[in-house]
Amino acid sequence: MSDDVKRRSGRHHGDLRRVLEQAALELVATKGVGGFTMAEASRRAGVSVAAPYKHYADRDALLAALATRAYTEQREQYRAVMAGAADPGEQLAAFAAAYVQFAADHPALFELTFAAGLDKARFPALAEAGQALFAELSAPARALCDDEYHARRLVLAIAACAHGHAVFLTEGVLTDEVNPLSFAKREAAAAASVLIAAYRAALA
Amino acid sequence: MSDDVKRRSGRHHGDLRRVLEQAALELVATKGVGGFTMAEASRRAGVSVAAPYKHYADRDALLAALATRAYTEQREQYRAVMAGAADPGEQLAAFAAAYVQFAADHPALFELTFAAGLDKARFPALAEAGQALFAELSAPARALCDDEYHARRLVLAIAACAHGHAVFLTEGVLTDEVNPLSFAKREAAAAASVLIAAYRAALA
DNA sequence: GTCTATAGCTGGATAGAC
DNA sequence: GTCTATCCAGCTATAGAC
Repeated sequence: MSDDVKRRSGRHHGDLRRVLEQAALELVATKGVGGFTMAEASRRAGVSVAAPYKHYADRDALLAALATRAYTEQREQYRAVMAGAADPGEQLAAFAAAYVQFAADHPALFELTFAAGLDKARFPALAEAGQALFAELSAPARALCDDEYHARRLVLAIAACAHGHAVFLTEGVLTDEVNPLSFAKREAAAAASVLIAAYRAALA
Repeated sequence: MSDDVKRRSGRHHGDLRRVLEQAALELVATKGVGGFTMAEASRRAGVSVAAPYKHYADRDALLAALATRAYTEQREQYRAVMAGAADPGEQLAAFAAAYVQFAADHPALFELTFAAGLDKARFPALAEAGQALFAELSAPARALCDDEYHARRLVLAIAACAHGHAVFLTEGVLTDEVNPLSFAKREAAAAASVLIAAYRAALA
């Protein structure tokens, strides 16, 4: 055996986090958060069941790391799509569509953000990432509403509609549609536009 | 020991289903669907772990029975509140508020309807109850839209918004509000009204 | 219809070797 | 940093007594 093939034990030096989180995501995507186990994720990553505990204190710590990533990746996505929109109203409509798209592209990350039952007090980074995401959306909303309170209401309304459509999409409620994804995106964006127009009219 | 106290074994003759389902609901309400186990539900119901299997084939069968009840109870609720509304538009707005109220009143039943991961092909009664619920909402929507397709779109849009607000409420996103429940109900109903007006304008 | 008892399995987490 | 081995806990479902 040539020495370019080192010993079989001691794999994944340094990148076990990455490999393990990828395996965990695929596991959550197929079996849901409830179906996720450290043991199964370890098997899929090709390491022993003990290895992950050198990188994560426990099961929840691994899930929290993934959920935090879910928030930061969404933030980047929404920042990008909003940068390409002409005005604050179109930015929020683009966000709504992108929210649905994210749920379709990354069902595991999407589920982790609201169904993992994680204790935000225990994982401050998770809470911070969530707040940073919300703050990203507040900028265009404030441009439309002036005062803070109505901006918050508008963001919540648009996000609620987008979330509902995303859940309907991932739960199979829309399977009757010819293209469930594009239907959900279109409806979420349309709802956002309608809500924005109504809020502007109410404030005028 | 007087004979009005019969032997301790053999309790719950005939009503174990009811007692067990109540215990299961409280368990789901506190620990979520993933935290539900037959063993814990049995303990809370005061019976052995074997007793439930005389009434339910397995764990999923019990959850499916609860989820089916969740659909039928929601159907009754919405039918009742819609009966008190003046026109189809107000009926759907009342539904949106009632949807949020149901999530607040029965968090376990609410969670079961979309997070239990039940196989609808295995539990036909569950699928039927869900369709009956949707049909209940289609009546007012058809009165507003004439054609079937737009009625379906409208119901989905209103339900999506209501669902989003309900999830935000139950997940603690609205804890900053003075009264999260009334806020969510008001916003869900307002979104419904706005969506209805927009659909009517688009069809005119 | 419920019990006791149990088989069989799976998972979380740790100890100690390398 | 990863492994092997292990402990302990908990759950699902069944068998057979009453």
